Amino acid sequence: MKRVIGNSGNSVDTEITEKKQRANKIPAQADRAEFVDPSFSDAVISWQKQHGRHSLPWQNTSDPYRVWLSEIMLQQTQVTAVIPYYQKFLASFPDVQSLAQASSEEVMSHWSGLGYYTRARNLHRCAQRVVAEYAGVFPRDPALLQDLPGIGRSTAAAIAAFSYGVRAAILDGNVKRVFARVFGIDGYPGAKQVEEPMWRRAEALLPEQGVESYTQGLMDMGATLCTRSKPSCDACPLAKRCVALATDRVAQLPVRKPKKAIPEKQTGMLIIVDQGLVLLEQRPDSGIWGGLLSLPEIDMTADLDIELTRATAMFGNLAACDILPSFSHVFTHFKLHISPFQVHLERRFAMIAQSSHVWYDVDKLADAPLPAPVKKLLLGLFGK
DNA sequence: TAGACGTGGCG
DNA sequence: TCGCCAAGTCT
Repeated sequence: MKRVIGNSGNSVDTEITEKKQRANKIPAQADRAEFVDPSFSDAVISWQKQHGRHSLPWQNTSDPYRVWLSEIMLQQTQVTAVIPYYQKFLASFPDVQSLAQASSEEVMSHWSGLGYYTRARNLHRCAQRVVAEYAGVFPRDPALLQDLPGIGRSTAAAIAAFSYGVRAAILDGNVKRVFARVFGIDGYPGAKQVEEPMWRRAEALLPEQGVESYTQGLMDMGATLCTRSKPSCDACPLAKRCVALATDRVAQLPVRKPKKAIPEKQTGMLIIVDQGLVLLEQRPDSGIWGGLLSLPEIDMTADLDIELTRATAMFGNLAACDILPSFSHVFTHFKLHISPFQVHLERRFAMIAQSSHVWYDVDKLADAPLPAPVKKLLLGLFGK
């Protein structure tokens, strides 16, 4: 058991450690032998040196802080979306200490618009643990990295490989796509029975030398060559050995996630402004837009007058209400119909009884920790 | 162990 | 306009 220093370690984190380590048992050498093939990594490495990406903002450094920050931002997120966030983040928080010391509102503001906000809260917690438990130096052991919040098996391997040259295997969307095609793997890679053998391949195919180039090469091939649609098989160094290409199944692999209809939800959002201040509400850490500020909401299935009165009772006397055009926002797993109301208070009460609400300067909304559609709505009304 | 969890871009 | 996609983790 790792020794925990400081007060941020607790039994919850210990449980996470054990659960994470049980989840990815290192397979016995015999299990992997069938997949060993040094010519695979040779091809990837030489392609990477000649044709891979070498000037992304987080490349050409082995600073674990920068590697870690980029890897977290890149989870389920495209490079072009990450670049401006990465640069702004680094300018404000140049090292793990400055990030650990920042307020959660500062961190959430910098993440606002990037999505998957649990990543931002875990990033903050992770920085605090690295400072408290590792004197500000990220560990090099993937198992220890994986114990940190927001770092799973693949991200731990990427950080260890890029920062310290540790021979550890990643298995992200790029690698899954390349593997599914090159080895002709049927089945949805998110399924346990498909993913587990892929991990064994990933471990077995690791080169003895040059994990950095190999790992980056695999990602670059997935991102620039072996794309989901219209892959550049002509330029692929693995084309000769690609099962999908040989059997004309490139477009069919990897097998897509079985899709099902997503539910639709309704909400009403209240825009309550007084003397250049707009009323915002702190959202709970769990659930959609967790940890962000947002507009107060009302139940659209209930009586509008009653809902408006109830929602504003604490803040002033309801005078009038303008109905603004409604719009919808689509998430991965549901569609949200948003009906905005601009509410006018006759008299605003001086105090706020609950700390979950805050009157926010409308001129500072651009830097506020808001969900993307809410920020867009408010900037459309108040932005210059 | 599936499901929850965002957003912007592209065809 | 709309469905689908893009460097996963947590529960």
